[in-house]
Amino acid sequence: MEELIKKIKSSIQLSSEAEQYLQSISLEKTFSKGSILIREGQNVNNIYFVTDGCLRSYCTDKKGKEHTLLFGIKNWWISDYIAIHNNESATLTVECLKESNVIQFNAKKLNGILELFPEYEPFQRNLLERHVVSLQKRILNQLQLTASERYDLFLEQYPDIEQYTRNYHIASYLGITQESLSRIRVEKVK
Amino acid sequence: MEELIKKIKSSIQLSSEAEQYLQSISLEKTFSKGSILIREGQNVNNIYFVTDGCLRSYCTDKKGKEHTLLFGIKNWWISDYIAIHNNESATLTVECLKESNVIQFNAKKLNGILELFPEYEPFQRNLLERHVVSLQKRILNQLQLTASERYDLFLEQYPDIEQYTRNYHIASYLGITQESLSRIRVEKVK
DNA sequence: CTAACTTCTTACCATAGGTCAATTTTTATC
DNA sequence: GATAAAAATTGACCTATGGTAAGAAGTTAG
Repeated sequence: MEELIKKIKSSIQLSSEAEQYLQSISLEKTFSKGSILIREGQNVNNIYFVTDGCLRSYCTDKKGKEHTLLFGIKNWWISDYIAIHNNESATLTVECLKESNVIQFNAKKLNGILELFPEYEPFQRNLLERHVVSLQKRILNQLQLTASERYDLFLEQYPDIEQYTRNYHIASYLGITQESLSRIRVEKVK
Repeated sequence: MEELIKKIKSSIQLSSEAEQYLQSISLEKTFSKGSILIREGQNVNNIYFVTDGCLRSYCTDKKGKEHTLLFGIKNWWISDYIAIHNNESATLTVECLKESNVIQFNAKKLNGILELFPEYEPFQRNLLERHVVSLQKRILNQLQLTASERYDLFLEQYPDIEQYTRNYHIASYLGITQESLSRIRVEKVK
């Protein structure tokens, strides 16, 4: 939690009252590999800040195939944003890929900080804006790059992630099958 | 502009001073079909609220192929968000597909409203959050749906857009060629 | 260490969608 | 309204990626 506070303070002025409030609505937790933090169909109350480890959020289609929306690694936030914003039950599952430390925040209370401590707003906004930018870039990449190029880019963006993920986690993020990813890997080695 | 103000007031309390400020940083404009509002490589200072018409933002890859990021129709905002957030020059082009009325805002000054009139913040945040949700959904759709299914969904989301767009605009949004879209259309008729 | 299970690789064939080029249709211009 | 220009369609062929299945390699639990 200290690290997160430090991170926040490096971009905005945070009063000790606001810091206090953040402490009061958060909870440090450790999840073991395979734990499900958010389950499809259930209510979503929390959002998680990853201090260590690796998680992913994914949806499951009618055929049971999984599609990864996001990998949550150190210093990322992860939750089912769609559910929270629309006040619906989860359409995503958030799963722990290796033992991870997270800070759990009640999503509503975290939003509440903006009324209580408006000073926090620029931090929150910057986070959202960065998220928009990364999603837009991902869409553009999906539109213009081949599977192999998207894989290269993925490795740049998540250099150390392969040790925590299964092949099919990455494939389902790139929008290809694990078999295709396996073939792409073979090609790279040559 | 009145319509936009009304829209804002329907979701938040807006003081007349804040309203005044919005007026002062905005400019109603009409663009004719084919106009370029933002050009790749140039500085991006403005963001546009569409009151009528149809625009699109797209990028161009090394082969000269265009990829549509967004269609801007009535009540949407359009700009090169990536450039604004990263303070870079435009990687996108924003083009007018039919004669359109927009309200042009200076992007920096529009952000400035948050410090001057914090009451505006929930409106801004809601906009950003909705944007995140729609981008996330688009990514998930791209991962799990066929081109034909994506086209169906597109028609649901933009029911009247086909009268303003060229076939290849839509194809480049869906991530397929115009020839493929043409074939998909033929299949639908059957 | 071994057995059981999971994941990865490989070979084969199938298919969605891409490419190119010719033709038709639509749209814009004078 | 005639002409030119742009866009859409179509057909033949091609390519990237998918599906299936079997075996190899890793991983996990006793």
